Amino acid sequence: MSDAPRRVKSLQRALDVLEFLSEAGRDGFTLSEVVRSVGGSKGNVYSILQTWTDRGFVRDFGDGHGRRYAIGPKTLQIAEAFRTDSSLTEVVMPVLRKLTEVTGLASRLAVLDDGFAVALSKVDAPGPIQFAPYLGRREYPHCSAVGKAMLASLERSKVVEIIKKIGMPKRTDKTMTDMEHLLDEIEEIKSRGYAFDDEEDTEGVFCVGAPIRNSNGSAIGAISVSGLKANKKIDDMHEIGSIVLKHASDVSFR
Amino acid sequence: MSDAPRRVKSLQRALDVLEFLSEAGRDGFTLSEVVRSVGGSKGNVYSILQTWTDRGFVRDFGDGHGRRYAIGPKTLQIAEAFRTDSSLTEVVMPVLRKLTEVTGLASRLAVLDDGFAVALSKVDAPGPIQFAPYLGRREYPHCSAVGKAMLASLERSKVVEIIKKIGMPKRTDKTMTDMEHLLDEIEEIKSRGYAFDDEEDTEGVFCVGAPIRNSNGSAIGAISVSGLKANKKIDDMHEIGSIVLKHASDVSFR
DNA sequence: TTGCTATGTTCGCATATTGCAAATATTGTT
DNA sequence: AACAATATTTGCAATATGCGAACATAGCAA
Repeated sequence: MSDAPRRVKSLQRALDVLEFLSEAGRDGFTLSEVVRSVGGSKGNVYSILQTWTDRGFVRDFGDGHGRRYAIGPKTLQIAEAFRTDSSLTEVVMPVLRKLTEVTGLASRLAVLDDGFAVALSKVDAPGPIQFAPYLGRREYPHCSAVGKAMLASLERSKVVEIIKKIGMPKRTDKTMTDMEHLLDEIEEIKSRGYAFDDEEDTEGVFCVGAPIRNSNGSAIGAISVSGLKANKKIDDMHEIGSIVLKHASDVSFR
Repeated sequence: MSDAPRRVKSLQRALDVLEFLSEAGRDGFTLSEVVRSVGGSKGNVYSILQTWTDRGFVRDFGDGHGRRYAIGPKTLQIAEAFRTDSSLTEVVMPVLRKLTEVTGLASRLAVLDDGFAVALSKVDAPGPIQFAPYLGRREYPHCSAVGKAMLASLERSKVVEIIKKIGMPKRTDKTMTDMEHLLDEIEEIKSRGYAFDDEEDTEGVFCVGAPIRNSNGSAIGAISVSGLKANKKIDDMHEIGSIVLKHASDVSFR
């Protein structure tokens, strides 16, 4: 047990705490709750929380007995550095808004990170039904429209490499779990220009995505719209597909 | 030196690294650059970076010699927990968009955090000129419209307490640095309903903000618009003020 | 090529820092 | 008023840490 690469254990533990806090609702967790879930001694977790709080990554409300801890504003500041360093966001936001306006569907922007699709921004659909397209969360590319759209702009060998590395977990009955199947569909996407997610990630939800390309023609991200499958037919989805594709092309020239 | 509260030193150091990375441009920093700025030994910083990277808070590109590190997507995921736990954002975003549409100015939503104003979301103004209203960053309340709007809904004693604690730094020639002066203006804001920042934070930039209240009548946040002072007169600003106030009131009933 | 200098990576080791556990303080409840 | 939960503080043993030096690798110049 001495050949594993060296990591900072206290940081790992501190991150366990932070990540746990990020699952809290609007009023956070109490010290004891954190201890129960994350483990470790009270004193230990206590000083971790204090350190996070000092730096603004965690905020606390209440005093003494019953004090609660939740994610703090500093995290947002750091995250902005991630968002804006991919200056895609700035360019794409207006297009997302337009896309949502035209289609009435929720739209979002994603990039490929280490083989996973990661959403950078979103525009919610009007109306009461709203998805929670978790920004920043890693999503499997084989069952998401943005993911497939981006895979479709890579070399076949690169796709195989990625999928082999991260796997193809089954999310719904319709999720593809077979490499050949995926590669076939990617060929279709290549010629068609846009990708579907037909209830492959979440039952009842479909997405249609298209890649955003830089001047070299390689995909630097993808945009998509999402909605309830309900009464959507294949024809409808193709129609939406061409709209998404058009908007994606608009962005690609900047 | 034994009476200082206990903190986790490795975490503090790791945060130094992360915060430094957040200042990087789109192509990050190299290990050596981090070491030069943050200090510590190469080996030390190296394992910190590895640990951050394992967890997705930092991403790296390139291999071996010349490898670069930048903020990673996981930060965005955590930050979303902060944003959405104040479910204000969801409710306010449409209003911000409308506000920007009507006024042609950039708009944003902020909350009070530990006495400071913190922006949660923004809508950029159309056109080329865009502010960088850093989300998540702490801003002094005495020189910002959102800040003053929120202060104006607190007890006088609470205001004094906050300002005493965090101070009133001078940011421009027009920044108020005097408590009495601030308290006077807050009285005005109370009766008027909206607050100005007339080049008090940044020269050439004005803001107009109004508080968002919950059903108890206490402010849980504030919205504002920002623009270039240029040829704006006081009358113009009052006109904008009433627009902002109206939109803020719209939100307050939810 | 061959050095030279800049990186990134690994590792042994002394010791400062850590996390545990137990003690203390604080709050709310029966 | 006694109790039962919390939150804090602190002593202490041991471990994880950060340093420094060694190693590896890449680029560059001569």
